[in-house]
Amino acid sequence: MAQEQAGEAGEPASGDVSDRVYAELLTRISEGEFAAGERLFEQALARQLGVSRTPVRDALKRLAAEGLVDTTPNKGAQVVSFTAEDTAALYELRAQFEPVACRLAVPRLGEEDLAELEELDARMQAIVAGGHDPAELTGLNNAFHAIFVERCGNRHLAIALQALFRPAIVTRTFRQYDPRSLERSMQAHQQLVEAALAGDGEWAEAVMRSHILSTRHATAGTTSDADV
Amino acid sequence: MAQEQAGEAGEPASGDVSDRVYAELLTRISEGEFAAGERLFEQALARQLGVSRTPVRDALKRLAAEGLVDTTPNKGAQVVSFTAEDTAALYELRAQFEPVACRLAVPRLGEEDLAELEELDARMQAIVAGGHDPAELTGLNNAFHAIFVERCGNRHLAIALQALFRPAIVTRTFRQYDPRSLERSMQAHQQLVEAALAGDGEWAEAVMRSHILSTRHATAGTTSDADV
DNA sequence: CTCTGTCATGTTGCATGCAATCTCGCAGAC
DNA sequence: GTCTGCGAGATTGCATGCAACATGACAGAG
Repeated sequence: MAQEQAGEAGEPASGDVSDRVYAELLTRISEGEFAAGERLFEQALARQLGVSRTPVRDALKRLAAEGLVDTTPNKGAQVVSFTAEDTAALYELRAQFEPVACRLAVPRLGEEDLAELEELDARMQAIVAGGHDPAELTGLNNAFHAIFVERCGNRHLAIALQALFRPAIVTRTFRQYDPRSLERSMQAHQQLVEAALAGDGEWAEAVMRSHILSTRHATAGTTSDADV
Repeated sequence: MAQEQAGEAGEPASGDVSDRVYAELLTRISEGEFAAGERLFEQALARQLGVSRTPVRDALKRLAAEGLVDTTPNKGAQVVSFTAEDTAALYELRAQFEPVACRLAVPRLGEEDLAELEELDARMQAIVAGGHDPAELTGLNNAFHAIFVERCGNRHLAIALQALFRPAIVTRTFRQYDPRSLERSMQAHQQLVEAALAGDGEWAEAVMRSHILSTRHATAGTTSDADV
């Protein structure tokens, strides 16, 4: 489904190489290849990716603006590290804001959006049914949630929300999948699809809220999250 | 409590020159020196500010990430332009989100924060009492609101909110000050200070919400806003 | 043994050169 | 007269060189 592959929502669309580097770093961070707190050196990354320092700098700044890395003036960037409270606060906020975007988005969803939602839902269920692959599951889940955010009809809300739930992906590394909460999440996704198909924004909003709160609860005891 | 002085909230803290350029561009945009839709050329700005293109590039990217300028791949940056609906939506969202930050922030405010709030309030009132200088008024107002956002205790909420209410400042160019709504805003600010001094987050939240909604209403008929 | 001052190293931040891309105007053909 | 193709100018994007700052080790004094 077309979907902007690297441009995301905030359209900080830079060049060609720069986008590639950004996407690569984003993937590595979200898949836990970089440990939390690990320093990211411009030159090392540049050599490793076969580009110069400039696009790496750009990508790191972009990640910093999105809250995925911390930067200190003359020291550079390091992957953000979350405390348990940080994660809890993040969920608290998502629970308040993302449902709003959801309600706004539902009436605006087109045919292809709905089709994509159904497909993503189906693929996630397939993964859960079989042996689950955490990395792929979160990717699909992010895409699923992203549809609502990106279609909310307000660029700035999209930017704001990306800033809120992008950082959450870095905490996913040590996640443990609890079968029960996973099942509950799948049901929530199904309900979201139904609500979307029905064009019922309020329903979708309510489902999304309980979905997020339920997930928050499931992760209350651990330092990891499970934002599926 | 350390206080970051120039790093703002999202701490995309870059270098020295880069920050200066960013601040300068932000000021010019918010004061309407750059028209909406106007293209911003790197080299021209660099010459004008007496620096090289690099820090200008960085600043523009930062502004793009915050939604203050639009960038297209090989064309550069231009100041965002808002339709009336965009502005309305922005207020709608602020009304939902900023009060939450306000509630979270109030219990966390220190002595110096309270003192600053009082001072900012006093200065704004002084300006309103005399002949008002729009530019300075909005600057103070932004600072006033920023205190709550920055002290909300969650970095990511701060980033998200900056994304929401930073863009609003660009629409201020043609604003017209309606004496009555201005007076109402001043009273709201006073109440916010009182609530903050009392440490009553819920009160502050309620005041902030009505403050924003009132402002939205005041700007409903125009294409400009009046976020004081 | 501990603490402090100095120095070497590494990294970021800024400046500049070069290539790729886009835009716009103009000439020529139909 | 209108449309198409070409070319010059301009602007961004990437690469690289240089200077400033921060960090860490080591030597020397107390």
